[in-house]
Amino acid sequence: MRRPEVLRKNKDFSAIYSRGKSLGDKYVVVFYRDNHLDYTRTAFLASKKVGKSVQRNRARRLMKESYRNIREEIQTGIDIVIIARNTINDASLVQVRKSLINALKRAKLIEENIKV
RNA sequence: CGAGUGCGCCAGACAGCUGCGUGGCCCUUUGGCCCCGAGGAAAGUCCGGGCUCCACAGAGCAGGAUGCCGGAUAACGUCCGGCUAAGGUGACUUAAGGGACAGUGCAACAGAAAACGAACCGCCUGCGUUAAUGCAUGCAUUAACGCAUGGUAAGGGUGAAAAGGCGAGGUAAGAGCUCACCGCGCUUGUAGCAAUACGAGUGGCUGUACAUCCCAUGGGCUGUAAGAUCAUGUAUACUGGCGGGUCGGCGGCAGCAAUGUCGUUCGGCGAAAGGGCGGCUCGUCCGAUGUCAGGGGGUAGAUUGCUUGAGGCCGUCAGCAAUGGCGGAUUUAGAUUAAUGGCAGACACCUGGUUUACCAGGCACAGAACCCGGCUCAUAAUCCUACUGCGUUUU
RNA sequence: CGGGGUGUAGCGCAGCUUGGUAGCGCAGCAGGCUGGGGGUCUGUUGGUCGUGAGUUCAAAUCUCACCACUCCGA
Repeated sequence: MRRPEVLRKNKDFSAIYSRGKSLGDKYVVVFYRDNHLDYTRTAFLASKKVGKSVQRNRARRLMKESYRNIREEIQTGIDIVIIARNTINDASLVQVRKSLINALKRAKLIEENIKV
């Protein structure tokens, strides 16, 4: 994942939160919005509700890995913010990836018949 | 062997596929290859220091910190050694452990009384009245009651604590009133660098200093979003508080003049308003297209700081030790919406099943953000070493 | 990185300065007034004072450490 593909400006985040759409699944919550660029930008967040920094780091890494597995299938030109829920603590990569795919399907950002 | 006490170590190792971050090389269009990539606590942010900006003639006050003694250290509230007190059979452990002869405050309830040394009951003395008894008929003894600017702290339910404790002498009854012993303070001799210990003398002593306070010691403040450099970018709009002194020069006006008054691209003095000195004051400095506060507008990118440092390791010497000297070899995280991951495998280790080879499960606490020295708290399992006036067994 | 504040009954808060008794309102429960409800009046139940140590005769209160929540500044 190259640098421009990471969301960093506070302005971008507040735009996504206030004017974007959102939906949640068992382990993750997804905020998304068209960015009118030819690439997709992402951010992975885990709040203090998830746990201490070890738990938060693991949650972020699982979400990143899940995203990396399926990024080829996702539409381009979208800003996506993926947030961990506190249920993620005992989850494995397979479970998190399934939850993320489920959420993105409902957001109509990926194909219905994706193969994992 | 068990039980326990102290001082420590470690925080599994192997290889595969696939990702991420810094750096290097190749190619420069995507990319490819190589090196390195969390901890003993990285945590809490409780202390100390480096570094850093701001401030600083100097002095005083307030507030906060520390608090037996000696040493170690860059420094510390840390560490080492010692002393004292308390606990433990013991190895050992624990302690903010100066001052209550500077002052103030507090000591609920109960109790007579809780601190300028007190007097409810009791005990004792004196005086008076009454009664009984004795007789030498107005005295003695005993008892009761009353009185005393009477004495007393032996005894009294209380209470955490009762005027230092306990015993003896003493006395009308009593009392550190006197004495022995013990505790405490002070003075002094000896030992020790000292805390302190032991001895002698002396005082006649409630507790609380983790209440205020006193004494001693050191102490400006800011924190890497500090700070530096280069880019980028705009408007001090608007509102409010306070203020524009004085002398001279020049000019205008009034006047016969002295002078008064108004003005100033002028000069000197001065320091009012307001502000700085980052707790405050004295004091000191800035201060006239003034100053302060509110508030508005506009960038928020890159580089640097940024990792070699009071570093850790081995040997040796000094020291009881903390630690220090000397010599040797050794040093590889530097992100910034923030890397250090994911998946499967096999081996150790532990637990259970079962039995000698497998199966199932587990493998802690926890994630760098300027860097060091500590402290505190969280940590599965294993191991090293020294010790115990402990238990069991064997000799 | 730095600096505060809060934690007390089911809920919202006093009490902490100056240490000895934990209290107020709402809610709950019981009863009265009413034919009943509502409303009101009376009575009453309920608290490891966030956790653990220390100082003290005695700690919600003082001191230290830890935990949780929350706010502010750069």
